[in-house]
Amino acid sequence: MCYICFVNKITKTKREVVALVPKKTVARLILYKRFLKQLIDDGVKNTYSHDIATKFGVTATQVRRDLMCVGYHGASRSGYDVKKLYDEILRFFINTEGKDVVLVGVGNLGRALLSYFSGGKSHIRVVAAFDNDEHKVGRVICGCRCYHINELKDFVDKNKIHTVMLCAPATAAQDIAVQLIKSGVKGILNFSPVRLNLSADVYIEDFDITMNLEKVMFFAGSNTGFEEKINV
Amino acid sequence: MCYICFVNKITKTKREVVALVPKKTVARLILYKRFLKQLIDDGVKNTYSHDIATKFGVTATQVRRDLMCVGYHGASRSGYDVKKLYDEILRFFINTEGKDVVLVGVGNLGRALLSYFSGGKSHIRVVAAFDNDEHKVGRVICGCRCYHINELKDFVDKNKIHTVMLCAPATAAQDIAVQLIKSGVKGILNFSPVRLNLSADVYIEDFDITMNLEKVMFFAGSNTGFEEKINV
DNA sequence: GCAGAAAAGTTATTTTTTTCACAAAACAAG
DNA sequence: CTTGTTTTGTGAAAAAAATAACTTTTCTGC
Repeated sequence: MCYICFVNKITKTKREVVALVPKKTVARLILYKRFLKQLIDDGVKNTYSHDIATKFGVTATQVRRDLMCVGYHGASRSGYDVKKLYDEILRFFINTEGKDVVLVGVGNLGRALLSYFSGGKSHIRVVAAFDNDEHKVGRVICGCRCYHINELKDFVDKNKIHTVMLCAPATAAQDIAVQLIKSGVKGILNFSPVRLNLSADVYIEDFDITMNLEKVMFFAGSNTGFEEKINV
Repeated sequence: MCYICFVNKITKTKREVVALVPKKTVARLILYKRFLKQLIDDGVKNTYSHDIATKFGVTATQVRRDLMCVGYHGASRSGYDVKKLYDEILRFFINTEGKDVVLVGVGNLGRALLSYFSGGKSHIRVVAAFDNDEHKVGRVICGCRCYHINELKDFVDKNKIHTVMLCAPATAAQDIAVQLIKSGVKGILNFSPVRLNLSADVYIEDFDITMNLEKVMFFAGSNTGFEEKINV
């Protein structure tokens, strides 16, 4: 039972329910899920909102707020049953779990990502890589076969792929992204430092290393040498 | 002249001014800066808030609000002088520009990042890498020399490094982060999938690949097959 | 059984961020 | 010179997100 639907006494599409969940809540729920998985592996049976909160540097209220969105109800005083809460979060992420992704652009960064996901540490599988360089096509890199980008549409159709990690160079990213969308891709994790201009029904998450590094540099700098008085 | 100080008729420390600028504005300003640099290279003299807005998928008002924080004033009707605006944004990021960073953890991801920054495409220089693996110490990887992590403190002191890209494995990340802080580091771009528990005066940006990929998978999934009615 | 404590769930409030709406400026055309 | 258009700058409103405050439940110890 989802509190949002409950209080509004409504039947909604999943899409509508998802739209009511704050984006940042989704991000935190993914982290909570990871933590709960670890607790299960460690044999921990119960946990509390303030446990989770401490782990991620947020408030306990925030955690409870977030958990309201997935529908599992803990018990007063004894907190959350780790296994049940985990299962309920999985249910919330039902469209995510077990799904595969592909990588496009097998440069240095692409290869590092293939390696990162090949270790079996993550539950996400990168099932294919695509590039337009004939030298890479046909090779198996970190356990992942590399195909020509022209084969993408077939592969996406056949394997019901929704999500792509895009590691193409900046100059090619937009064109490739258009091709991805034509192939039926619905979500892109964009590692290239350009904004992709695409139709609104595709979800794009920009993962801009340089921008984020500069952001850290800015705030790191503001921790030092920013004490002088100014009247800008 | 910064409008925040102006309207409040106050003299503040730079730190206080920075605190008044929304974090998201800082992120966008970095993107605007990049765009303006490109405009300069392309020989474009003037630009407008809606140009920048279209480029990044935000509203023109948002852009103007963001630019208020850096203090440069455009001209009604003729927009912004690209060069002057760029310079003013640089001035805002004065503590960031020209500063160097180091990388800690020379695994696959670390190497890919060294390669990424070695091409000279970015204006940020990664001037050293650190690892505790004796096999890596002393080697030069993508033009970047690798030192033992014990040499970090000296290097940071000598070269006035504030910012680190941390690519250590999850199990080691927290311990290494503590060591970084002891060495005087003020900002960490954290690629490892664990939250670092550190004192509040250090800026940490989590760059969690798996989490972000899952987020994309979730929203990509919500674009398909989420039309069924539910009453959760 | 009862008082007190600890925890979840939820409403209300506050804070932060974004958008709206419009004044002022500047240019263009007649 | 005047009128209309375009664009910036910004106060006010709205929306989104986070936090605080309060209620209820459940357990513990007496």
